[in-house]
This record gives sequence, C-alpha cells and structure tokens, in this order.
Amino acid sequence: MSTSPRQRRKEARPQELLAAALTLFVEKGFAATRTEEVAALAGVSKGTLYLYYPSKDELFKAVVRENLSSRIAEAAVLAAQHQGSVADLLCHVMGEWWRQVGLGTAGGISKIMMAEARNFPELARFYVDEVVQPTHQLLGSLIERGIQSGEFRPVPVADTVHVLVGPMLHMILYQHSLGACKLHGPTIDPPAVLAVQMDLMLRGLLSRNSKARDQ
Amino acid sequence: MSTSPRQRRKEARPQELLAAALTLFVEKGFAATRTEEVAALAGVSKGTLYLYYPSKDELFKAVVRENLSSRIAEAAVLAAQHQGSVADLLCHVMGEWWRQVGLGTAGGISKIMMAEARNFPELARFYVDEVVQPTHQLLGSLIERGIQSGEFRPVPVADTVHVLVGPMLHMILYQHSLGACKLHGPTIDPPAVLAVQMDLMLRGLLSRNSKARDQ
Amino acid sequence: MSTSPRQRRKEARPQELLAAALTLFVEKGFAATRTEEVAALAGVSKGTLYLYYPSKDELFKAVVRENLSSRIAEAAVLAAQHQGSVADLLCHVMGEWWRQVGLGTAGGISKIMMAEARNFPELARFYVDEVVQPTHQLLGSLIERGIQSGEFRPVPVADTVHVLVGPMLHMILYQHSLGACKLHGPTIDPPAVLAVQMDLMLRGLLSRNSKARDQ
Amino acid sequence: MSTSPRQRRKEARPQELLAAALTLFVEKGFAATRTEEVAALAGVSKGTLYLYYPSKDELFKAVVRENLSSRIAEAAVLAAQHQGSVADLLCHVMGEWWRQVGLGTAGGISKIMMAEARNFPELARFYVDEVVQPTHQLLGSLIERGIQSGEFRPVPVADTVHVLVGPMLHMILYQHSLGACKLHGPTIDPPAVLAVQMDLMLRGLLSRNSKARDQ
DNA sequence: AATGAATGAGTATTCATTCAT
DNA sequence: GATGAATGAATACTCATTCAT
Repeated sequence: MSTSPRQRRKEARPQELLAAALTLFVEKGFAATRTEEVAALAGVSKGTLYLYYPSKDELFKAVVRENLSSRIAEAAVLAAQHQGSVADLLCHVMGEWWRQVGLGTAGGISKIMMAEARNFPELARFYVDEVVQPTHQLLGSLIERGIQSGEFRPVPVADTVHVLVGPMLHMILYQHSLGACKLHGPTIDPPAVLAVQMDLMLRGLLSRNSKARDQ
Repeated sequence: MSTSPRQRRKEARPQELLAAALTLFVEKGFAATRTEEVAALAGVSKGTLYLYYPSKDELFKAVVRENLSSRIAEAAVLAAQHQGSVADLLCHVMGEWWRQVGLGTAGGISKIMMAEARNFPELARFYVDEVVQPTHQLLGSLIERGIQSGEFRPVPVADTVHVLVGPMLHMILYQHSLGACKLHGPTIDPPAVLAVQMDLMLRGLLSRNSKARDQ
Repeated sequence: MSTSPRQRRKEARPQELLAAALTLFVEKGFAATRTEEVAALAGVSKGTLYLYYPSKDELFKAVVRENLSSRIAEAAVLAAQHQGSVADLLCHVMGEWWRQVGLGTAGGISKIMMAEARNFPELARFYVDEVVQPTHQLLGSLIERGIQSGEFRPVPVADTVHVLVGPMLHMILYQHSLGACKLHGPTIDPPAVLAVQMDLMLRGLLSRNSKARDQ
Repeated sequence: MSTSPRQRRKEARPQELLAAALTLFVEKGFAATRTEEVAALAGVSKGTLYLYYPSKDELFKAVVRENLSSRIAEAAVLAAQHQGSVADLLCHVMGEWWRQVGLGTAGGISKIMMAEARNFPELARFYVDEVVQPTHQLLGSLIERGIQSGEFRPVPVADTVHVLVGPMLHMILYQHSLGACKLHGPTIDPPAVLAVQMDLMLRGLLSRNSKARDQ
C-alpha cells in the first residue's frame, strides 16, 4: 500500500551490509575480509556495496558507529541518572557491557583494532576517538565518583580503569581469536570470570568503612 | 675451535633471521609482513631465508619457540624451586614476565595470535599448545598452591587465572597496537598498572588470617 | 502553439544533453567520460540519457552531427556562392572555421578522434565519412579552383590540403590537450599563427603573375 | 663464455619491455593499455614488468625518454655543428625527424599525449618539460639563426615554429589514429606532404636577396 | 651456501547499461 | 516520461615461493 518492496529494500540495505561486514570483519580481520564477500553475505553484488559505502574504510567506520559508539553513549546516560552505590553502578555497567558487546559479535571489533591498528593508522585514530577515549572517560568518572563519596579507597584512577577493563577485553579477544578455533586450550566461562573479577576488585577497592560486601 | 668468520656468520644466521622476523611480525602482523622484508632486515636475500625455514609458517613457529616457550619453562623451574609465600612468588613471576616479555618485542606475539588465529588455524593450534596451555598450567598451579597452604581464600582457580592474566595481556596488546600509533588515547603506565593490579588482587585473594600486606 | 513549460523542457532535452556531452567528451575523452556525469551536467538522471540516446556511441555520433557536419555543409554552400579571388575565399573559409570550430569547444572533437579512433573503430568510420572526407573535398576543390583560374601555381592538391589543414588542427589539438594543463610549455596565439600561416602559404601558392599580396 | 643466458636476459628485459610498451601505448593509448598485455608482448609475466618499472606511469616516462628525449638531444648537437645554409639545416632536421620519429612507432607518443594529457596531468607536465619545450627551443633557434644571417625574412619566431611543426604532427597523429583504421578517408603521402610543405614554407620564409631555391 | 629473477594467484574499485517503480 | 538501484566485467599492483645460476 505504501512503500514499495524496492523502497523497503533500499532502506534495509545499510543495516544488512553493516551486519554482514561486522560478521566478516570480526571473523577474519579487516585486511583479510574481501568486500565481495561482505556484499555476498548481505545478498547483493559487489557494486551495490559501493553504492552505500564509498570504501572499505568507510564501511568499517560505519560498523564501529553502529555497534559501539551508540552503546557507550547509552551507558553514559545511564550512569548520569543512577542513584545509589557506585559499586552497584559499576557492576551494572560492566555487566551490561558484557551482555551487549561481549556476548555478541560487536566485541570482536576490539580484536580487529588490536590486530590492525598499526597497518591502518587512520582507522586507529578513528577508533581511539570514537571508542577508547569515551570508554575510559566513563569508567574513570565512575571510580572518581566512588572515591569522592568515600565509597572507594583513593586509588590511581587511570591505572585502575586499565585493571578493570583488562580482563574483559582479554576475554573478548580470546573468545574471538584462539577461543574460536576449537582447540584444547583453557576454556573461559565469561560470567564466572566476570563475577570473580568484580568480587576481587571490589574487595580491593572498597574502603574500610563502606559496608562489607560478602559477609 | 678456530671457527672462521664465515662459519660464525653462517651459524648466526638463524638467530638473525628470527630477530628480524620477530620485529616485523610484531610491527605489522603475520599476514602483512613480507618475507623479503624479513630477509632484508636480517641482511640476506629472499632465497636465503627459505634455506633456513621452509615457509613463512615455520618461520613464525620458530620465533615463538625462541621467544616464549623457553621463558615459560624457566619460570616453571623457578616456581618449583621457590620457598616462601605464594603471594611473593606470584608477584615475582608476574614481574619477571613483564620484564622479559612485556617490556620487549616478544610480547607482541600475543597480539599477532589474537589478530590472526582464525585466519591461520594451524598457527593457532601450535600457539595454544606451546604457550597458552603451559602458562595457564603454571599460574593455576600457583594459585592452587596458595589455596592449599591456606594463604589464599578458596577461589575458582581457572577463572582467577584469567583475571590475573587479563590486564597484563591487555596492556601488552595495547602497547603493540593502538599505543604504538601516537594518538591521543589514554596512556598506560604498565608498572603502575601492574602494581595496582597486584595490590587489588592480593587484597582480594588473601585469606583473612594470612598476614595483611599493607597495614 | 502554447507549448507548456514542461513540453518545452522535454523538447530542449536533446540539446542540453548534447551540450553536456560535448563539454565532457572534449575535456576527458570518450572512454574516460562517464555517462552519469553527462546526465548530471544536463540536469537529468542516468536513466533519462538512455531514453534519448540508446548508447554512449550514439550519443557521440549525435554530438558530431550537431557540431561539425552542419558547419561543413554551410561552408560548402558559401564556397559555391563565392565570387572573387580564391585566395580571399580560402582565407575566409579558414578564418570562419577557426572562429566557429577552433575557438569553441567543438574543435576538441578532433582531439577525441585522434585519441580514440583505434579503440572505437565504428566511431572512426563514422567520423571519417561525416567530417574528414567532406572537409578535404571542400578544401581540395578550392585549391583546384585556384589552379584552374591561374591564380595558384599548379601544386599537388591533396598534399597541399594537408599542409593547409595541419597547423590549424595541431593548434586545436594542442589547446585542448597540453595547452589546457597550465604548464610552462610554449604558448600559442592562434590568430597570429593563422596569419603567419596564410601569409607563408599564399606566398608559396600564388603564381607569379597573380597580384602579389603584400608589396 | 662469460655472461650466462639468464644474465643476458636480465639486461635485455628493460629494452624488450619498453618496445612492447611503446607498441601498445601507441596502438591503444595510455589508459586503455593493460599492463598485463605489455608484459605478455614482451614475453614475461605481469609481475616481471613491475620488477623493472614500479608503475604504469614510470613505464610511460621511460618510453618517452628512450624514444624522444635522446633524439632531440642528438638533433641539437647536429644543429650546433652545422655549417652552411640554415634552410638546408632546417630541411635536414625536419627530414631526420620524420625518418626517425615520424616513420616509426615513436611518433605515436604525441598522439597519446594529445589524447590523455588532461586525464594524466603529471605525465603531461613530464612530456612538456622533456619533449615539447626542447623541440620548440631547437626549431626556434634555427629560425632565429636564419633571420640573423639575413637568409630569412624577419618573421615572428614562435608562431612560425608552430606553422612548421603543425603539418608534421598532424600527419603523424593522423597516421596513428584514423589513418590506421583502414577506412576510405583521404590518404596521406608523408614525404610528398613534407616536400610540399618545405617548398611552400621556404618560398615564404626566404628573404628576397637570398638565393632563390627552385629556379 | 647464497642469490635474485621470474611467476601468477588474489582484490579494491569503477562504470555502462538495465529495469522495476 | 523519468528515476536511480542494481549489476558484474574489467584492471593495476603485491607477494610467497621456486629454481637456475
């Protein structure tokens, strides 16, 4: 009645292409993914991809914006509105991040950047500005908030962010690399690791007089 | 006894080639490194490289053996001989690892594997068997030892190893990827991060009745 | 009688498309001009171009007919009607040619043919039949007329046409190729060159007993 | 006895490649010639071409240097050494040019430049500097010399060079474009045209008191 | 042992043309 | 009539590996 099937198709294309690109980029890396494969997975021809994204680089950037930038912004809003203990907020944010990014394909983007940053400097710059920087800003501000409120011991904020973020990123990377290879290496149970980490971390972070967490 | 300079040269070749390969693999990744570049950096011709290593794959494996397998074995020996608190041993092992692997180029190998495991399954298998598995074995056994001795709380061993290893690997990866790009992203001070981590971790690990670390 | 603006628009389309095509063909050559660009310059969409001209080839032919074939026919009429010295007529025809073709964009068509004749044999055939042949016919007949009337020395007619036509074509080509590149090459002052040429040529052509031109 | 066949081959390659490139560039133009075709015509594989010339652009430049730059330099030497009438020298230089460049494939290079200068600005700049400029310098100096010596009438030098050069270039272009298409267009007999031109030109150039040429 | 010339498979991007709307 | 989304053939350049010297 209203939009023709052709029209509907056209509007869905960008999403379909981004989904295909995300899948393949994460699976094979940026350089090793052929644009034609992306197009094929999205069910269109090579030329059509270029109708929507002018180059492989821009396609990648669009994937990052679609999958990461937006989530980070949401988390920042959430954090700003939160009332209650910072420890809870921190657990919540980390947990959400894991559920939304770590569990899905999107987490694999960090693998790509780790892998290919030095070979594609412009993509690296883009990723740092768009993802790394905002994430650290957000987590740093949370820890700061905990220290201000007396809930956390005074710790070096930036370094603590790295300790906080490290295991999660490492798990994500592992899942998308060696973990995806069906080998006999150590298996990871991410929720369990996350629980252990938050437990250890909070034991270490909480100040003496804040309510003890596990007694 | 009197090896000619020519002879000495010949015997040094493998080492020179491995050093060149390590440098370039870490800088550009496995796929993006050209064998001719490796040869050139080692001061020989393309053909000569193939005299010593039959393929790019085998060259990579040799680099791993040379730089990682051996260090892990040393650490295992050290651990076996250690007398005293497991906490100290853990700090020592982690510190040595950082000094020997994290600080130098060798750490970058983990970046390569994260990056390209799925594109080169055989290399992935090799790396897991040769590096990942033994490392987890070693660290797991240390934590176990701490629990057995009553020094540590009873924690899930495997998961804790991941939490322990995560930040270090993440730092190493970051240094060799985005960190190498001279961007304005968050800077990392690895010794500081390591200190923070060990502090937080041990606060979280130590059982109540073990001697408190920082009072 | 009262054509609607829409109607007028529709009738103007072919002209607008031909003008756009001429401009771009001359600027970039036949092969390097994209049909979409032509359409865009004419203010219509890609598909519309194909409504009026079934292929790029036919579009080119239409451009030639519009810009060259018609002028040549006009010149032939003029020549047939001329009374007076053939030298004057020759100067007039060459001058008009320069004004109408050499000065404007249309001259660039000859560049295209020189450039791409061998890659597009059918276009070449068309151009020879439609443009080259008639031009030589016309100029040859003028020289013949001069010889018949005793005004010119007996010279080999066909060869002389080439000498006559050469510098003009060369200038036109130069203007539309290297001359358009803003380099430091020799500059050309076409009217001056044309004057020099006609002077030299006529000195060489005129028979002894014809009135000397510049004494 | 000395150089191995392989060695001999290597040294001959650049020449073989340049010859193949000249042939194909002239036949099809720069853009329309595929590098693989050049390699095939030279009897080597695609990759080998790139062993000797780093890009299509550089291959083209090498072709120009090999075929034109060197000839121009030779002509300049000849002109500097010449004793006797400038008219004779001019005829000689033009004749040699025709024999060496016009007759062979090398003349077709000018067609390429006319055709593609605007699409490949860097090549255009190179060609002007390397070929056009020096040629005009040389011919201009000859005419100047004739005027100085009283042999020629005082004429505008630069414009006269264009008139002198025009028909030859035009013939060359024609031979390599429409003339190569086996059509029924006007045929050109270059030596005849050249003779006519030099006759007409010199009749026009020679001053009154210089010895008449053809009485 | 060492060289380096040669190979050829592999890939991002462009553009004339079609056709459903 | 007019549109513009979709197609897929076509092409420069790279690099692991071989092998004659």
